[in-house]
Amino acid sequence: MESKNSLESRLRAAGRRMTPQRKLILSILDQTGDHLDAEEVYRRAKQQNSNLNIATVYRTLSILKDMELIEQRYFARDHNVEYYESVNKGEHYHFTCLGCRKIIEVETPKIVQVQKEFSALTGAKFTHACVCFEGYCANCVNDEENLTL
Amino acid sequence: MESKNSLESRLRAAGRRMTPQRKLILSILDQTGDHLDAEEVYRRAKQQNSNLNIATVYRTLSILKDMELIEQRYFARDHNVEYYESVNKGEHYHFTCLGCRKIIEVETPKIVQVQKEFSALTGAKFTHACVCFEGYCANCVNDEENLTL
DNA sequence: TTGCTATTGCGAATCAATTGCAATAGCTGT
DNA sequence: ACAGCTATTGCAATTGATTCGCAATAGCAA
Repeated sequence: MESKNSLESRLRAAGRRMTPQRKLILSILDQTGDHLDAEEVYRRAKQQNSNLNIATVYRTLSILKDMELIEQRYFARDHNVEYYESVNKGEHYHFTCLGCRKIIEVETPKIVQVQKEFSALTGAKFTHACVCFEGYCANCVNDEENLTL
Repeated sequence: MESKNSLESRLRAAGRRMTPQRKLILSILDQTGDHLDAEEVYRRAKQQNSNLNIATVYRTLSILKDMELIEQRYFARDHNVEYYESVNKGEHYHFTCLGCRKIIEVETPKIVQVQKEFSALTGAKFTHACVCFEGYCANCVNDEENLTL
């Protein structure tokens, strides 16, 4: 967890300024364990600063992503919305339940192994992997089987 | 490779009709080894039938996806465009080079292993995995290192 | 050939995300 | 504390991929 001061100085080092809007958005991202999209961040932030504009949220998320403080994620197959989560979690991937929309985190070294093997084989260098799994969680499997009968 | 007749009958079985537009779009998807998005399918098809509309391309791609004749894919980190490829290839994943935009296919059993392990552990059932890798291919690694210096 | 209805072309609508711009407000140096 | 530079904001308009409504058209089964 970053202290506010070090975060502020990181912003400054990047020639940026600490504004109330950014403080607010940062605090929301810091407090939540969820994966939020821009709309949801906006909705929560707006309750505390009714003047906030959604463009500011998008711009702030983009900056935080550039600074590698948050990670952009996609969930579900037809992923057309970007979600964000704090980076200070270990390497992990996501499973989205199509029944209850719950997101379960998947931890495995195998994805990184794939990258290493492929690099060794081809000489390529990885910068990013987007992995999203989809299906039905244990609770929803039965419901889904009933549906498809 | 499906024969045209069996494809036509599969369409009919689904209560659909074979139209010149669909024939055209199917032939383009059949001939190419590339991964095409709707715009590119449209561009290529339009050369042969200048009356074709892009909405028809989107609708046809959607039908083919529902019939599981083609697979929807995303490439690159900020994937906001859907690409399609024929399904009659083995299980594989994609690496996109950020330098030359080349797409390299990655074959590995490890992704499926991750799914199996997670299923065994949690009881979840997978329906789909979206995996896209990104980085620099062997040819572009050096250029990229020069850029970031 | 007829009739039913799936399909098409067209334009308008969506929806998440981005951008241009003038007004505002951090921050640095004095 | 102040002044000045410029990063940032709010707002409205725009983008870009994709979808949708609808009237006209055209497959296809009888």
